Amino acid sequence: MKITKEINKVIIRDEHFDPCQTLECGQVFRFRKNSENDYFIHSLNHRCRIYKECDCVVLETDVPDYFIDYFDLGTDYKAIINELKIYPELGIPISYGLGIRILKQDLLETIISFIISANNNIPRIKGIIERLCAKCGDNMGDYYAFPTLTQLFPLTIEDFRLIGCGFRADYLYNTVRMLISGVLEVLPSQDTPQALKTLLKLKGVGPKVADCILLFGLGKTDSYPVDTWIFQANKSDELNSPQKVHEYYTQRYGSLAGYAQQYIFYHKRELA
DNA sequence: TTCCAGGGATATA
DNA sequence: TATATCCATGGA
Repeated sequence: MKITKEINKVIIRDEHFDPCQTLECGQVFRFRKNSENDYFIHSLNHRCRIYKECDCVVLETDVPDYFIDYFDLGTDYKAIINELKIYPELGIPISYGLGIRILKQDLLETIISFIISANNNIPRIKGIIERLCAKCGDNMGDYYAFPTLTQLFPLTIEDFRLIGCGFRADYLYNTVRMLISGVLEVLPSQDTPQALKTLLKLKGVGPKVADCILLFGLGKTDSYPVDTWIFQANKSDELNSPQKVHEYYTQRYGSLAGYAQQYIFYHKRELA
């Protein structure tokens, strides 16, 4: 990986960084496509344009260091792929998603976003999150920041309902109240099993949403979110439930489970 | 155990 | 074009 920093601009040369693949593998919702491999991304109160130019990726942003971390540019994906290649079932998925990276997203934003994602589709999830930002996030000029916990706290169940959260309104209202009591501070210091236990106590957070938060919000790459796509890809006569798929593949892939999940998810959706 | 709660997308008739 | 199903969680 070669990184060149200029003022308000970062240029990255790495075969394992493709904007489209990274954004379209189900891990993030606050992005908008301008054209092929050219996107705007919002994270917290930060913004970035990302696009491909020749064989480089260009980030245009006021906060280069934030997005260098956000895009996980310190991690060697070539080494990860070399390790995962010993699993024959990953050969094709990896070849489809060579440019995927796992984003390091803000914990609160990840928790709220993935509660909203439950039993939902991506266009609608994006709309709800946008309306939530507009409702109580800071006005940044031409976009709204993701709300802080303090900004979320005054919202009523009805407020969440009015922006289209549906039955998740109650979950969000309750979770905001549970988060106020210090959960956000304790989670990063917990190991994966502990953090999972903590997350499952939150309203609207079941096994799948918890795994997403572990992976995308806490960087726990030993978690393996099993959604409908992963289940379809992994199920067999023996592995006939999401629970069994989860147990088997977390064992199988260990600390690289999260990366494997992203390659499988992206490949499965590409075929669909 | 099964049903239901938003609603947008996708699959099927 | 109309209708059915899907999505992942928690409560009835």
